Amino acid sequence: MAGLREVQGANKCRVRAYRNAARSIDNLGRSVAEMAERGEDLSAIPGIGKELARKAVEISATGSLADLTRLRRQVPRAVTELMDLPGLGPNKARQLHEALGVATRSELAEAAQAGRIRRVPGFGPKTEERILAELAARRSDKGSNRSRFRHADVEQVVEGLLAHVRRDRGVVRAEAAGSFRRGKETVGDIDMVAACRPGYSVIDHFVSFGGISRVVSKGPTRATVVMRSGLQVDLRSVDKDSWGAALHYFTGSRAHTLKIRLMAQRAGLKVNEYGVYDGDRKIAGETEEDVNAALGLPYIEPELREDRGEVEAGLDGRLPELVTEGDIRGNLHTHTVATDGRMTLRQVADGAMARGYEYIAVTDHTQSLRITNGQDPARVLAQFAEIDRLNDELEGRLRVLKSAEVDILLDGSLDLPDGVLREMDVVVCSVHSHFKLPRKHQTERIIRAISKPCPIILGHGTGRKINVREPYDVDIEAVIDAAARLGRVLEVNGQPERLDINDVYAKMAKEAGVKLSVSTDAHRLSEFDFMRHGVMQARRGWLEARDVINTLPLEEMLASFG
DNA sequence: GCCGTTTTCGGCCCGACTGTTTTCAGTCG
Repeated sequence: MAGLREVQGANKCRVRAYRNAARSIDNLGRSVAEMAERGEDLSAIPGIGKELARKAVEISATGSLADLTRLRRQVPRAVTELMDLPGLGPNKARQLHEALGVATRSELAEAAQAGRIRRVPGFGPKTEERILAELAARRSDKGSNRSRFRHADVEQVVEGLLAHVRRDRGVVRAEAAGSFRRGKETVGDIDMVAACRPGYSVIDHFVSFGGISRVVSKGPTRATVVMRSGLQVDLRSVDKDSWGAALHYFTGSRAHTLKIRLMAQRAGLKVNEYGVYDGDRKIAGETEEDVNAALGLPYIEPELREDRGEVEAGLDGRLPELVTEGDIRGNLHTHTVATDGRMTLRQVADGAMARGYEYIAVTDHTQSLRITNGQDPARVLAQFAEIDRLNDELEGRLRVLKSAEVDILLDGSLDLPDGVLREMDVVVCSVHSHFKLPRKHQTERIIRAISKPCPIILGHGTGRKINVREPYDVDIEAVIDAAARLGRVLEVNGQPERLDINDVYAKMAKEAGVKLSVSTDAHRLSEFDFMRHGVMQARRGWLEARDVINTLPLEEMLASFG
């Protein structure tokens, strides 16, 4: 709607309202269709008012939008296709369409090859070349949906880039900002900020980095490059007395920044990436704490900056004290060589002790999950005997907990007999099959499973794998309600491709009074490091140490089930 | 079309870079 209205020359603020609303819904982490179905008031979503709430309900109910259909008839398809090309916005797309009469992308390509674009007023040879290059790239790129990158997959690149930037002697500090710094599970690009000695710019040094395949734009204070992997990286270089303001601005999220700027504006102040200004006088900018303080706000952790209530909480002094990796006393989801893990029991224990944990749960798969060599009751009990011997050897330095990742069967029963379940300290139970069940059935199945009177942790509650597999169709909010009622625990799984349940559901669970565990689902020793990713997701879900059972000493942890 | 610590009207973040122009519009983040 925004694009089409823009082409038609609609009021810019109205266009922006659509964009803001779309972004807000994108960042919501919940299904608006579901909310509509539950009869929730959609205008409670930031950026959604009465009219857009009505439109959202219409889309949810009918699968289409009458206004959109009408607009599409009014605006030639070619114009919107042209707008998808980087560098072409609504105005240029419209000009091209009107001047050359091109109706499709291939006609545009023909026009470009014939040199007709450069003769359109306002266009030139460079624009023509760029259009050709972009069209060619689209053709060769076909089928590869340019998905976002998983956070863990770009960490090394970010470290390399930062090390390169910091090597420049004019650089005082440099950090990644953007969604990477906010700990989002995926990132679309990498934003970085460098603080330099006064008057110095690191941009030339930055673009000399080895892994760069293309410099998209480059000025004295910022550059955009594309790495060979296709990852785009933006660097912003500022004087060190603007470090805080620049880091704040480029960390975003855009919705968070926008909210703060509007707030400042109402207070008669101006915020930009150089600082906070009272008229011409700069009143803050060197640190993020200064910037926020100038606006009457405490420091807000990057993971919270999504305009999900953190600004209001900051104003009211209600910001959560987020859980840290240092708070974690144990890991409640690991696998050994008994099933599909690569660690022996002893190695699991050693890994846990190396990380200073007080306890660790061994949660191998159960019999129904054949592909992992899942354990039948006899093997489970044999493993428990082995755990008893190991605990004796460890003499209290670590407690290895008896557990399993018990399969939730099709009907919601658990994959081990009650007698075996009773031997366990905690029971992780998870869905590994029948992903395609109808929503109602899937939801009832999971709720039945966690209703079993055991100390149950629901493992990876939605089954999604980022960029690989969609979540199964489950009413996770109903599961959260059930967990709250039953005193069951939901897991935040730290596997970088799972991170399941996600930040939004974790926050929802917390607000419903549900406790969570943050665990690694480690199959090998190095995967103990996944705790970092799990904690990051938990922090994005506003979780504090007291919300996470594995920050508790052993006995208290065991007592935290309903 | 949204929104409110100047609240139901009258505003709407702010700056960098590019390509084209010869002082700036368009695009992007």
